[in-house]
Amino acid sequence: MGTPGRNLNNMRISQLFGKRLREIPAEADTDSHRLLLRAGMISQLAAGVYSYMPLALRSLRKIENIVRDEMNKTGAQEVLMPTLQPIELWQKSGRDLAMGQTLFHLADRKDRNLVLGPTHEEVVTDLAGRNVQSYRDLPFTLYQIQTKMRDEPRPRGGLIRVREFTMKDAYSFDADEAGLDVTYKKMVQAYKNIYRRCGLPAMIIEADSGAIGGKDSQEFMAVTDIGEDEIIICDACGLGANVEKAVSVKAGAENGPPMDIEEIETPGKESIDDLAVFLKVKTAQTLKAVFYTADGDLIFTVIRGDLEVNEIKLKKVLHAVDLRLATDQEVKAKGIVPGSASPVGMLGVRVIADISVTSGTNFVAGANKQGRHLKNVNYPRDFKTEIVADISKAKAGDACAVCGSALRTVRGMEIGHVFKLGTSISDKLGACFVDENGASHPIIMGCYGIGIGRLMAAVIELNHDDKGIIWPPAIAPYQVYLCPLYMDNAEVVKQADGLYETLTGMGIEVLYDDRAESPGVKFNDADLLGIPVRITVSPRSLEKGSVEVKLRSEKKPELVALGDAIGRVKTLLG
RNA sequence: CGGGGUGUAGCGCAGUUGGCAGCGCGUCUGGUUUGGGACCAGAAGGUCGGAGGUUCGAAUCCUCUCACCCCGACCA
Repeated sequence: MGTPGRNLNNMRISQLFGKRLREIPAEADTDSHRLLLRAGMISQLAAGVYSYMPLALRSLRKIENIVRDEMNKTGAQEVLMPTLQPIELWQKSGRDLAMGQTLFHLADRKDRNLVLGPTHEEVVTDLAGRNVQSYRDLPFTLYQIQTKMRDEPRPRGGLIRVREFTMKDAYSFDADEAGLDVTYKKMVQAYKNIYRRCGLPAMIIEADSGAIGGKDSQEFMAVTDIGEDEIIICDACGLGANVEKAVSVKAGAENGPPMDIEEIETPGKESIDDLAVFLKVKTAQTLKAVFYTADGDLIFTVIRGDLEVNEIKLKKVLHAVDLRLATDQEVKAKGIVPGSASPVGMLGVRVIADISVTSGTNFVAGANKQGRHLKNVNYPRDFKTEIVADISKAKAGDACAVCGSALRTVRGMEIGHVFKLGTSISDKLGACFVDENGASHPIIMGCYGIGIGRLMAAVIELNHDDKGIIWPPAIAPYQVYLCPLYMDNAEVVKQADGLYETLTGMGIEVLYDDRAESPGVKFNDADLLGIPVRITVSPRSLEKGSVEVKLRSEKKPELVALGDAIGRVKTLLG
């Protein structure tokens, strides 16, 4: 006899690689992380770098196959592109700078500089460019399911933010905007199908497209308190947007006739709160200065005292690659008095004002003199700006820009992102096609990503109880947890073995708890692993010619005659 | 990169004033058990993250360093 082979549809727990943990691993503090570790599904090698053990891999493969199926249905074609990419490609697109330290760099033996792909817009655009000449070659969509490498500043939450991860990324290539719109809609529908099939409620929101650029951009979010993103929601009109992008109407400032500007003493009042209390005005009646350094330039932003600068919006308005808060030294070097800075009379500095300065009058602002402020400052009478734009953060309680109802916020985890990329990359990489008239144009692109591992973590985050995971059947590692009690009872073993054979023969995936453990241990492991259906075979139920069948999501088992057990399981699994 | 924290057995942790390296869980052996993480007896398991220093003597004190976790920055 050689080594016993294995049916891919079944597994005996005694053979399964990966120990379940009774105690909660100390390093985990999100539910999905704790459960993935306790279930013996993942194992950490370094910060944000994990091995996926057999149970996890089975779920991941199922998710991948759902994704693959939905992609194929849209007509997209699967490819596989390299992880190892020449840096020149990134220099051409300009995104080596935009990605910054997130790019993993390495050199080969000939000292050529390479990066490990954090995403594949560059490679796929190069690939498309080599294979497209005419509008007749368009449109098409390519996708892959592949490993991405990103040197994240802070990996966290188990599989929620990691440095090496599997992503499905798709890229569409169209000849015109109308074509892109059609493709984009198909992708959005495919994404909805994917989340539904994975048993994960996903919310679609408006998003910023980030370093990648482009026009329309939407994110698919799983709503959970541990999410890294803040989502602004309008219950009245159904609008949802990432706070990075969200627009809102901020009431609160007075709107009386402009009065004469007046300089006043405000000794030691350097913060907006102190100033407002001292002058007995609302913070919404003050203007504050926030200083940034954008690609080396000092930027003076003016915004109502009660609002916060949205740095994503500011970055976009400025077309900046690198934006950070300015240091005190940088501010003082321009002759500005921190704590009493004023846009009034400000020269030689780029002044960017939030739109909020235009919707109120008679603000309190700095005098640019130590210990002094100005009353009744009005725009544009008293100060000039380079740009007036919406650069403030939306927050709960603001009015919806569409319907005026009050907005609220929830936290969400990004589980998918689609956007209309346009021609920003195809232009730079020279991926062009010739139209009917013989004119050359850059190909119009869209891109569409789903993190597979993060999706699995999100499913667990939203589908568990205090005992363990509750897998949606479509992505559960196995469908049935076969749980005989008292393995020293010959009849129990005989019936359980029989069920194991039969279920396996029918193509139902069975995890067989063949250990001589006590009932408590087995039930707890069954709950922890979260397999949808548990069949308990015991002397007690066999006496009645029955076994117990229980859904993981239900509290109570039902007694089912032995002969009906298989049928009942099939029904429960739909 | 800034702030906070943790590194001691596979996991969770204790270790006082510097004086024999500990506990619980798990593991192994034998026995008794068995419907929600059983019990008894016995056993194995440690470069105390690493390097250097102080000291008769360091898990403990000092210096440096590494790793991991959390908050922030950042995040296609």
